[in-house]
Amino acid sequence: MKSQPHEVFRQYLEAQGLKLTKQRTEILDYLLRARDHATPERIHADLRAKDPMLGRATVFRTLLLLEKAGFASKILFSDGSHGYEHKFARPHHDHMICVDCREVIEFSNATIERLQDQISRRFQFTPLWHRHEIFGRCRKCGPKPAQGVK
Amino acid sequence: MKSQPHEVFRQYLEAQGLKLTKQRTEILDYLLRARDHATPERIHADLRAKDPMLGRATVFRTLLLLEKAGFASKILFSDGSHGYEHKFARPHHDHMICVDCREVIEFSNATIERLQDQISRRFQFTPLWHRHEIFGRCRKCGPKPAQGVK
DNA sequence: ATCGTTGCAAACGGTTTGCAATTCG
DNA sequence: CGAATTGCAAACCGTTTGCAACGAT
Repeated sequence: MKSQPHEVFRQYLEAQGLKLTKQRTEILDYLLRARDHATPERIHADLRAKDPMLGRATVFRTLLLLEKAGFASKILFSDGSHGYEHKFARPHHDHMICVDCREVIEFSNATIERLQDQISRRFQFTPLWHRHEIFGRCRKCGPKPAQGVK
Repeated sequence: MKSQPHEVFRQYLEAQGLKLTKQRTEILDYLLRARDHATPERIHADLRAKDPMLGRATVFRTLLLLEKAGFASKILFSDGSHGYEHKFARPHHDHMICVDCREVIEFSNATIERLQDQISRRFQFTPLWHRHEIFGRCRKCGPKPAQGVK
């Protein structure tokens, strides 16, 4: 019952007449493991540790491929930079993002999902996907701006 | 009981020892009127029609100022580009965005707002603001991808 | 008059592209 | 083998910065 991202990706590539390369596998793996800030630059830097020959362009080209294939999507971080996150995750997971330490807490709520569908229907809007992010401060950073630090 | 963006902005600038200039007013006005794709480039191009001397740098600097002041925030569009939206709007307004024609429908739902607070509390998370966007197809564009047109 | 602000053009930094060498199937 | 892919470096933007002229208080 587990979905197998690699297998799905391989099938997609085959169907498109594209090739499964070491680099594409490395980058997909990176996104699957990444829990945060997966910017093109960080992906490139981190993967170079194991594969020094990996080129920047390949990272960008692969991310674009994954995005077009629907396996990843671009996300905007609260600091204004952006990166990618894979879309093999379960149902819909939304984010609570700490503006101090940037911790990302995932949440999902069936009632909210249902209300979204109701609202969409009311406007005769056909929902395809959504993004729901709550920005604030996590337990550790407290309700008030960090003191002393920064 | 109406908030007056211009007045609030003026007071903010005064408090910071900054000046209210023609350019800053123009750019704030633009954001207040803009209903969509307010990218730096588009803002610059559109405002140049009335003020040919307006420089790119001024647009970027003012957007940064508005963002830091908390009057605007950067948003990521579904095509990957990004722009700004002002934050003077009433309570919270969220968006339904048509992936075909890019129409933006605003919605707000008290129950969803309340659930967000509940979820946040459960994680001892202090919410400051949120972004909730539903992507799909509007009434006009129908549930299926546009045919013929593109 | 004084300092912040502006427009310009050059500098930057992230992203894309052309191309010869390489690799997957 | 042949088509797709890669790495590199150059080309491309969108964004930032230094600076002299300008403008708001």
